Amino acid sequence: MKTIDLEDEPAETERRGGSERRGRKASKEVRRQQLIEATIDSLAKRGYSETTMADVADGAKLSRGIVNFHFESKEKLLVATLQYMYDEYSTHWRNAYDKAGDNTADRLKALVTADFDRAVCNKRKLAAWCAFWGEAKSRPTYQALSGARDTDYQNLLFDLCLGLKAEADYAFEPQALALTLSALLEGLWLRLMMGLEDVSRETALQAANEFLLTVFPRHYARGSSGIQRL
Amino acid sequence: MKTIDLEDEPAETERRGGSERRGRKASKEVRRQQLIEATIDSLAKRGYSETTMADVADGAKLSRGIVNFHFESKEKLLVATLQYMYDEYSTHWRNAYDKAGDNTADRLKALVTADFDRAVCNKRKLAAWCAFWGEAKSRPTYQALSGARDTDYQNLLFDLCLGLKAEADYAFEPQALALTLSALLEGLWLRLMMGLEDVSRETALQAANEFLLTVFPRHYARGSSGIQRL
DNA sequence: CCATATTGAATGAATGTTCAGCAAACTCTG
DNA sequence: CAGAGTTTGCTGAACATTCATTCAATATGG
Repeated sequence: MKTIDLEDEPAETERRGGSERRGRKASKEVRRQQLIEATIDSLAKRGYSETTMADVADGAKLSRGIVNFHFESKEKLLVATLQYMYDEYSTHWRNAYDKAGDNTADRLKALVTADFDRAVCNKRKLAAWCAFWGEAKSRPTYQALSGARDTDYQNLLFDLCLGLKAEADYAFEPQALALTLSALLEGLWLRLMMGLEDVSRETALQAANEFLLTVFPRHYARGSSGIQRL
Repeated sequence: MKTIDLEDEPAETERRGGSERRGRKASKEVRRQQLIEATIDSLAKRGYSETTMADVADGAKLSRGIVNFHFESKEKLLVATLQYMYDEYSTHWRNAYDKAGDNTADRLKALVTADFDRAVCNKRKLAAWCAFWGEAKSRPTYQALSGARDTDYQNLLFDLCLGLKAEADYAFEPQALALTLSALLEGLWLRLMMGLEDVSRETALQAANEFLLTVFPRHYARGSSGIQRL
């Protein structure tokens, strides 16, 4: 059995770069960011229940008391970490959408493609997401943030489905289809995270694209590499 | 905003019924089962990281030391709980499959329907599953069991997709479609678990059925109530 | 009474939080 | 520009709490 890819992004090493002071006395924001990254590392490596303040501090190569100095409690560190991932994911798909141009089919494809981009879809981040999912139901604070694909995203998917239906007169029910699509994306993430089977970012994206192709046959067609807009 | 259903199964109250002795000195197996149910309750109510031995014991209305007597450690209790849920889910879909008859389309529909049956798909169980998912990546012991839809299930889906393709000459790639289908089911579970939006067991099942209908138009058709085989 | 399931107080390990002190950078002053 | 003073980020040992585990004593059914 070969363990397949889904390679990590750089992570871990020297993230605090930029033009900021380093070593002792970095700026407040830089330290916070550094600790958030260390938290994601720990969540990915050890899971939620085994993520400790000591592990985060060690990961950031700082002292034990540091987290309570910059965040105030473990709880607040975790919320800040979740918020950070939420904002990052949100920004990511909005950018992809904005860059996609005016065509509805292109826009939908851009959203789907963005979901499997290395920047947001890698072992480390997926594992961290899943760690939060596992706690979300019992923690009101997490609930709003842990559904990365939030109301805005859901509404956008719905509008796009509606648009494509209007353009080519499909039979499907747009509301149900939007739900199906976002559930599929989340389900593929979950499988990537589990990382047992032979699913890679590429095969997941391919599966999602095949779905688009099947559901919107009048908008997409199989091309030499992946699907294309008609 | 109305909070929607996904009603719990009886749970919690008087599960230890049957013809077994109760009160002090129940049989070994009855106690174990009782503790496993209490564990699922706790996982669902408090999440993995806040599930304590004390909470489990209290939930089962037994003393603090009881878990270490019947299971040996917290770790082993959790593994036994996961194993129990795994077996239950596994048995459930195999039964549904066996009852479905010889027709391939019926069999696939039976599997999908089974996935949203109250017995396995309810707030309590879904929350417990998700609690384990969050820890699975960092715990080898959980990994094999926490993907409820295991290799057997995956292979069966693949065979069914292959069968339907052969019967009606569809264009899709069976391997990718089987992945898509199981990811969709898992993604719908995840959304049901999160329980924020207006998704109920019924709408989830409807979405999954719409998917079948779209992908296998030559096998299913929209009926007066849900989809039907052609 | 014997075997065994059950109890619950005691124990110790793990871990989040606090805080008095330290040291680096910045500022003021002569 | 040197040195004193001040601010502020940072440290790590001490503390308090939570929690899994142990086990001697107890209750129960046969």
